[in-house]
Amino acid sequence: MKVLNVPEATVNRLSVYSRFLDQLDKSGVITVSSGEIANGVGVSPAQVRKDLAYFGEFGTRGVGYNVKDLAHHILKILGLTHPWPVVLVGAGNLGTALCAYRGFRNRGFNIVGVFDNDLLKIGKRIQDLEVLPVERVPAVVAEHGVRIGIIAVPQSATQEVADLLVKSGVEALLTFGPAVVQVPEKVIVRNVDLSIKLEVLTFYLSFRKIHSGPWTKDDV
Amino acid sequence: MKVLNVPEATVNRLSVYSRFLDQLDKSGVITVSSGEIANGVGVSPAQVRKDLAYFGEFGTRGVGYNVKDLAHHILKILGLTHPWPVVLVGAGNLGTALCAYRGFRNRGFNIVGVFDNDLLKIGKRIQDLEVLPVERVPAVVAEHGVRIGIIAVPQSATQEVADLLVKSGVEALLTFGPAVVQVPEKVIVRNVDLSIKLEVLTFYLSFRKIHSGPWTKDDV
DNA sequence: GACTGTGAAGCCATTCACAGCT
DNA sequence: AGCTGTGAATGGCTTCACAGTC
Repeated sequence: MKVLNVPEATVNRLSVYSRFLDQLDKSGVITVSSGEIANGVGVSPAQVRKDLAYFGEFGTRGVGYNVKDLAHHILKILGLTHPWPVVLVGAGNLGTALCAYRGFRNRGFNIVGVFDNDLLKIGKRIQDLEVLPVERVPAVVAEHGVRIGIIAVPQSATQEVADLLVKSGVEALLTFGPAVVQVPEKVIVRNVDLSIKLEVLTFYLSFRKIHSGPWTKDDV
Repeated sequence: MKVLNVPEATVNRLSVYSRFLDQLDKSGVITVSSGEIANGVGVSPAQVRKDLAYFGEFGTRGVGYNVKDLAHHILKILGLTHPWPVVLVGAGNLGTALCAYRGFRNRGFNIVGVFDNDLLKIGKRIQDLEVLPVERVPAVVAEHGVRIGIIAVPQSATQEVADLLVKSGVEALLTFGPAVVQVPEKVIVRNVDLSIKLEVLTFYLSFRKIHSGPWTKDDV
């Protein structure tokens, strides 16, 4: 899974830098320094330079980085110089929202199939797609050469859907919610858990209110 | 921001443990070991014990942890022993999905107000709530003693909404998308970025396909 | 025998500080 | 003078390994 000893945190930040650079480029900015990027995305300048240094030398000493060049280099690193067809399983509220999410299309992710097993949802149109029965997953994956699947189904169905996607040839999964899925080692899985971040907030808020000194065992 | 030198990664995992323990409890399991928790959520047993050790001693050597007890202790640590009223700004696709998301309610997050500035959305009903104009935010926040706000609006409006929430007395924000918001130091902000994780997937998929040896500068 | 709790060790990521280039 | 690129130092999280308890 590890590539080149690049910390995954670095990959995360590259995605953020990339979108920040897009903004700058649209605003007509030609050159940018690590400090300006750092400021714009909330990290340290050294962090920006170190992150980029994993992949090469993109800047000019004494000057900074050319915005267009750097943007392109990062897109290339992230594999985003060509569009990615993606399938989405789960046409509930979350699935529908994901389907409509501009942030995906902007970055080259094309949802080429939406699936559900609920007869009430099958046939419904979301954006310009018709919700198909999950049985059609293998065909659509094969037809479009899909390598990435997004799973937005109830926790109880997550594993089953993951199995189907993997069997269909999908190589990377994005899941939602707390479920942990079992997949072959070659399959890459990442998870987005909406509750975790909210609970981080309550953790800090609670502490702030209740505790003024250090936490002792008696507090818990 | 730092509390007790507890790594934020630990807080994240506690949220996951917590929901895993809920499951176990519902299945009637009485006792669980760090190894079983570790297995269930995909971390190491030592990690589980270390995470818990930040807050006290909850287990019995040679035996393990009482599921109900541990579940309750973790809820207390996370500040989830009482419900949290929450406001949600942005009634688009994502906002609507968040509003309907069971995972929030299950964990004690009650959305007590949904707001938008789009006249087409104001007045619409989502779940059992009417979408209100953003001007109503301060009143609702005050009325319910809301400390947490969720921002699900387009990037260009994020800062403005954050300002409004902070001015209304909200102390913690959850934002979506790549925007970085400026807030007073006392306000806690966390962000969920749906694109980042997808781009991590493309990063690994691209590398896998294109590179077999180490990455050299010429590749980028 | 089984499992927790924890100091110590190891590892990884971030920051520092400066040499090198423009 | 200004900014990048980078080895070295720092700091922090995770794993190890074992003493302690049941």
